[in-house]
Amino acid sequence: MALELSIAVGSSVPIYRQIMDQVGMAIVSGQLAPGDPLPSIRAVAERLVINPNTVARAYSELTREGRVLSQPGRGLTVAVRRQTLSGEERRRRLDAAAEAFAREVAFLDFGPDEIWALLSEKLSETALGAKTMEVTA
Amino acid sequence: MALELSIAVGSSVPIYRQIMDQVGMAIVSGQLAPGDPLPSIRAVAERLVINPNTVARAYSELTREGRVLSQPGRGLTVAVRRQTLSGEERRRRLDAAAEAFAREVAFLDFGPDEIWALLSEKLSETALGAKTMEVTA
DNA sequence: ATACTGTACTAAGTATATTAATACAGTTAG
DNA sequence: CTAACTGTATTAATATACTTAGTACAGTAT
Repeated sequence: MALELSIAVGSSVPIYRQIMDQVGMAIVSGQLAPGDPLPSIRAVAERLVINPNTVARAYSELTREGRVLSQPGRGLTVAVRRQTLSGEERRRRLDAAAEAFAREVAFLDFGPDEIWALLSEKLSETALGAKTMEVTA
Repeated sequence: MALELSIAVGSSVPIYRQIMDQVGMAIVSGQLAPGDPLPSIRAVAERLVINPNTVARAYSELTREGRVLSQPGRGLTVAVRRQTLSGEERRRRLDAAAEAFAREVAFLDFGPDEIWALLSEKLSETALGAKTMEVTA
């Protein structure tokens, strides 16, 4: 399936990061499987009417994170899953993500039921999800 | 209780935002109750060895968000809780937060059990938390 | 050969974050 | 009243990040 990329022009989040996020989501959701090719830098740049350098930056970061594999002259492909982060670093990131989420949610004043329901939904959209969960508050 | 602020010098997240986050967390966690005074702009600036303008910016944003109340000449206090966001905006923010969390977690490759456990812990640290939850995967 | 790939580099423009130095008006304790 | 505190506003300078632009080079495929 072709990867459909888009950018939010008014957003404060950088374009290169929007691309990173969308490609990353396509990977964890299973829409892109290991070995699948990414659209070329110039193709994306032309389609989104942005500078090729911006796309190159997004791809470069994804390569640095080990999520995609770059082969000069051939293109980029989705990397085979391999955890490169240390256990401590993984734990630290999870902790930060959870805290950021908890803070936002507390500010928005949502009830536990809504939170769990939405999170279950979002997590099930990822490749690791699909496990049914029952939550009682 | 006195509010203890600190800043991470090497971080890419702006200082004014770090202050916003810490004050916000102190509010949602109940450490700061409605009516409680915030440390003065100049006091914080001197303590953290940063420019008063940076603190003023953080306080200004918090005021704009309606989370604190500013009284020129008197200082700032924690605002009485009042939801100023539209239902649609709240939903949009919750959705964005959940998606960001799900994506990060999927990338980090944690199991559902660890995720729920940590999230429960983080949420229980907020004022709205403290509800016991049972999760079965 | 030709047309694709990714990569590298310099330059410029724009926006944001931070510091700096003042200045002003409201509040409070002496 | 005065002095010492509050928050707010303004202008300037500096540093960094993001994006665009243009060009060039080397590897790959048909």
